[in-house]
Amino acid sequence: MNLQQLRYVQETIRSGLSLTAAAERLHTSQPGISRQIRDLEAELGVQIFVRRGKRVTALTEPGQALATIVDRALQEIDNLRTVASEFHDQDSGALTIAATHTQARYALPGVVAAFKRRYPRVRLSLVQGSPSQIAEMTMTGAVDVGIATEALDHYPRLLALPGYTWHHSIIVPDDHPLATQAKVTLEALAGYELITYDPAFAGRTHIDEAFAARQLRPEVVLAAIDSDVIKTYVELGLGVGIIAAMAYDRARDRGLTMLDASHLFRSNTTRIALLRGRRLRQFCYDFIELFAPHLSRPMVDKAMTGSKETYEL
Amino acid sequence: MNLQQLRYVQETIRSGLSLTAAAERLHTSQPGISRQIRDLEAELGVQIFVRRGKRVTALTEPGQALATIVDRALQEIDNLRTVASEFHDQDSGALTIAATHTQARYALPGVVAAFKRRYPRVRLSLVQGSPSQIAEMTMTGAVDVGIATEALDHYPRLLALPGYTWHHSIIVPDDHPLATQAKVTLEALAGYELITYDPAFAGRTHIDEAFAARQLRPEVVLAAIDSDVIKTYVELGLGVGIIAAMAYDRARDRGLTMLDASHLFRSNTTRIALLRGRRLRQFCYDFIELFAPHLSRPMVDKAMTGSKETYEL
DNA sequence: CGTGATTACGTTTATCGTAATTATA
DNA sequence: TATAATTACGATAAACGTAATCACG
Repeated sequence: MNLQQLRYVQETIRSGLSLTAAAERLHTSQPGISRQIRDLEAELGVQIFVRRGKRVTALTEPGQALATIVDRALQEIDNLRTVASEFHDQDSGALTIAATHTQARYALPGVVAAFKRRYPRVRLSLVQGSPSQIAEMTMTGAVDVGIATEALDHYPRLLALPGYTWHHSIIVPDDHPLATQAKVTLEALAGYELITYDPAFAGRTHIDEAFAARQLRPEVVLAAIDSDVIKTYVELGLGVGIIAAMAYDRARDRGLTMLDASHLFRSNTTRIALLRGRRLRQFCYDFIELFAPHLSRPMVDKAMTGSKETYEL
Repeated sequence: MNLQQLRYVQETIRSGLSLTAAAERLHTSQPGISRQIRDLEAELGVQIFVRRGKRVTALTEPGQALATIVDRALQEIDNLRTVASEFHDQDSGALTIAATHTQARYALPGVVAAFKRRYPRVRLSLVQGSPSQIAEMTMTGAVDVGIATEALDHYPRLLALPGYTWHHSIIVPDDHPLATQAKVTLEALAGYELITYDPAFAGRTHIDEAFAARQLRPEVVLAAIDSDVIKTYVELGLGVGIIAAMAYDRARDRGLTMLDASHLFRSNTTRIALLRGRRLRQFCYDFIELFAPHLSRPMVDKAMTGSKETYEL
């Protein structure tokens, strides 16, 4: 048994049971993968994959049991490298964050700037995706930290820490009838055509819930992934916008008026997802703390080693 | 990085930082160990061992951090083998138990016999040792299960499950003055020369505590490791014996009278030690359940995955 | 027939053990 | 000076890639 064989098994599973795909992703030859996996199966005395003739079609029952252990073993190997580089050079390395558009555009710029000042030699990269893509990337270890408001707390293998809470706001053109209204009601809002987020993003679920609770069926004329698209079309008079409050900037968004909506929709919690059992570099803890000051290293470690339940404040 | 290198590091640490000793234990050459460890250090970019000239003298700080991860990684590798053999052949394999003399001689024979009937193809071996040796063997993975009354709950890396509780008894020659007494007191007992267990064994701590609580200082003329030695010398008239109740057998121990002492000394709990994170074969769970029927597989698994606190009934 | 896994085979690389060397207590 | 680790080196074996073969849809 060797580590290469375990990586081959892991990557074959991640590649949807295709040796060819695994070979490409690992920059090696397909016969090599085939050979090593068969050697491993021979050594362990069990079939890991179900083969129909020459096609790999499924994981066997032992294969499923072994797969989770393989993941854990390789995670510890990664941890060895992480800890070693922690000692080798405290302040250099790489940190990869996955976030939704809203977070990347409105919540993270300040954090990223502060982090760059503190750790100029850390290569920080930010990838954008849907909440489920972010969860996936965090689970495979492709990114160190995932940040999103939706979905992250649905994965038992992830630790989803609450980062901050925020409310929705309503935006309208300055000359819109709602702009002068003191307190907007759901009923009033439902009378307009709405522009807001795609159902998988940025607290859209809470918006739908609020309307549904009053048997209202407002017409959503545009479901966008990012707040900038919403603002653009609100400006064009296409409808009334509902966006995350932090996405509005009085100076930048001239011509648009923001109205409070915190009494209309449940508040949202943006979460920070970490892969359970994965060692983090010190600068990663610091990034998290910059983003959410209450999440100090001891707090994160405690949540990491604690039970599998979702962590709440 | 490869698994061999990790084993070399682990064994070098276990061998007291001696490459020579590690090489012998692993049946390989010393230069091989030296080379592989240096390769690993070069790859990780950190020194694992402190070298004074050509002597390995200590673990570096990163070395300490890495050592615990190495142990976990190798444990997962062992788990792969365990799970694989579980599927390969359900009812064959090996089970190694470490126990103290008292357990091996009086508590385990029935369990072992039942286990042999149930799993004739499992090679069952029993090694004897002191409680601390048993803990050590369980922690290194040399044995699957450790059984002892003392010490096992002092090691955070071990899970110490309560197996059964028992009391001490007093044994005297049939013609001894105590033999006809209804209820023995501590004070009466302290007047005699005593023969009992070595301080590290079989509930001796509770005996000492009971006397100390009443400011009594009985003279222990013989501290034995096993009950048979105690019985032998009690028979010879050397003193009054205090042994575990289950070590007395009316038929076998003719000439000796047993007196209840459950009111004198705190009861003892014999514990079953398991290495946290180590996968156990089904037959190992069955052995544990034969020994302590309340410890079913779900109970053991729950305690295993639960928090680090000592498990109590 | 095209795609994907296995088998065959030669090259390259890494690992291991013996022997020699060096440093320490 | 004896013990212990490192370096040097040759033999062995493992891993890899290319090419050919085989099975399935």
